[in-house]
Amino acid sequence: MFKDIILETTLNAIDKAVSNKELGQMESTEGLSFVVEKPKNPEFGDFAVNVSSLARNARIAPPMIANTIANNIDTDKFTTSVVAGFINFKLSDKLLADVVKEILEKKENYGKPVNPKVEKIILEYVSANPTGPFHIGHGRWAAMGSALANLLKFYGHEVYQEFYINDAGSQIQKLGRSLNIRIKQELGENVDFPEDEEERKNYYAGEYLIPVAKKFLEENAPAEDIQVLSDYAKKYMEQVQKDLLENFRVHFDKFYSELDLHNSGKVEKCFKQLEANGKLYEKEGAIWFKSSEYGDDQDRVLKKADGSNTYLTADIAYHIDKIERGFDRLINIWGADHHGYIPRVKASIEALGEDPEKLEVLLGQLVNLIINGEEVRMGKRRKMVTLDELIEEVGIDATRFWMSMRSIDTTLDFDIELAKRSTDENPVFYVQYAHARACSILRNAVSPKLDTETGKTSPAPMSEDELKSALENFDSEAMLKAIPTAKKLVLKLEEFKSMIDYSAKTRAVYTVCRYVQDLAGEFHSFYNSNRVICDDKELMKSRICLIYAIKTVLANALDILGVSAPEKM
RNA sequence: GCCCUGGUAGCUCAGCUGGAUAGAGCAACCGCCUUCUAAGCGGUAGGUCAUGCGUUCGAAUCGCAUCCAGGGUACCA
Repeated sequence: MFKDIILETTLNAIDKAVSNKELGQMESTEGLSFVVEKPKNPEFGDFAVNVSSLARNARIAPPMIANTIANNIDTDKFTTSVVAGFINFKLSDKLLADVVKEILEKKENYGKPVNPKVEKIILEYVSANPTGPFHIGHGRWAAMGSALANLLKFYGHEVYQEFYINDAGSQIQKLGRSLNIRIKQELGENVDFPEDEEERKNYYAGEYLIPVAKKFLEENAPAEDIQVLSDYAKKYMEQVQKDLLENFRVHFDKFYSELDLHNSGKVEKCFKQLEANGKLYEKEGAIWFKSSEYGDDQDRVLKKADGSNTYLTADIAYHIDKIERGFDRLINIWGADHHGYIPRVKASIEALGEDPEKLEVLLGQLVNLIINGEEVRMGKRRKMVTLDELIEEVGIDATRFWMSMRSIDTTLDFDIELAKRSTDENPVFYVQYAHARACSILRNAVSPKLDTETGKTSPAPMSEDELKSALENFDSEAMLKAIPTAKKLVLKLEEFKSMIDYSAKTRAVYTVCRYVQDLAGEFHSFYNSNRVICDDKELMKSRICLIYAIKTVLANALDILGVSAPEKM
């Protein structure tokens, strides 16, 4: 990466200056760190390093320090200049031309770090109850989670994607009772969900169980056994969820059933282990876990007074199981409403002798839907908008992009009208259009052109073979001619590498969205002031290489986001 | 009360490991299609970075306090 090269060069120069005793009282370069930034004013250069922080140790004024260091830089990769405490770096055209070359060589692998520090990661997200259709909030985790998985894999990590099915709690009985009512209604009985608000909470009154009831009656004789109905509805909803995820380009390696976890004896085993470690006690008929010993606000119940387990009990076993399966990093995406849960899960991991640092929880703020400019809060009495309705309305690409484009720390406003629009107000189309436009140029370069006025066809600007040869036998010398008007664009193409590095390390999918918009912008701008298909054949070939590089990087980035890169629009 | 997020342009948001004149998109206004996709480009205008105090040569960025918004604070999942 350019940033690394510059950093290394700077540190070497400082080393040299220190050993030459040119930096006053500075005696060592140990522990020094600098940030490579972009100068505010592009006239200054392409990158800059501020060395003012050395002033204190060296006891020399920042401009002097910068000059001394700059004088110790000896390379033809870039030219340097000094303004105040800043060393500005201007990259050579050769270095920039090499970026295009690298992209053409590495193609879909361009941007992968050379020696990444690889981890075996299990990424858990969505993990909804199988009691109903996904709502739009699940959509955010699905889009972000799958994009994060793609990103981490692209970086080089080994990523295992998992969906934890909460199929063991009391909510399953609730589902069965609700289906029972829907079935009776189908049979013409005059029954309905309780009017009383408190009692109604024991049911899922949503209409989505009506088709389930119909299907049940098609396949079975009428039944009232709640256990049978629960199982049926659960399986049905699980399938509905799985189908939707697949359609939404979200692929889990495993759907992990909580019920299986219980049946395997792992829950009981963890419980016993905690007991043996002296971390449990009885109070008011329930069994409590001393999570407050590990920083939690208070202790937590694991076994209720009625003898049943709480949700936490199974969750502890689940996380221990992840560690026992050999993953060295557990990443969970949880909604912000679960934040209080983190200390107790970490406490349990520690109490069982494992490293709680392995668990990394990404807390996501919730989603607000904007319909006709009005905020529609989810849940409560309002009509719940489901994820499949949203996808139906705005499409998979737009939904995925919009769900991923904001920092996970900020509440997402999903404006349906905007996301549906195919104009410049919509960033998805802006980016996809750039890709389609690049493809179009590559097509035109090898297509004969029909003049609509004269009716004559002129030969293609270049033959298929010439195109192939231009891409395969990269001409660095010729590229130097194309660089001056494409500088910003090439810098942006190079930035893909540092973007990947940063995004993967900070788990920030939204930076990929931002990057791809920036790159599209640079390309559109380039397109408007430079003709690719032109009379100067050498220049045309170089620009074709450039266009191919842009198309490649756009596609790589969109692929990570799980958004399609159309050849035509 | 306590815990977690956030508060930056009219709107939606970047920037937050402290550094040059605080950025982008949209909306507004003015321009650009006889040439590779105008779903595009160029330009103008728009700011007390919630507020106060502190740390620092230097604060949108770090610390403390206050205010505002959302979420959490179950022997529910």
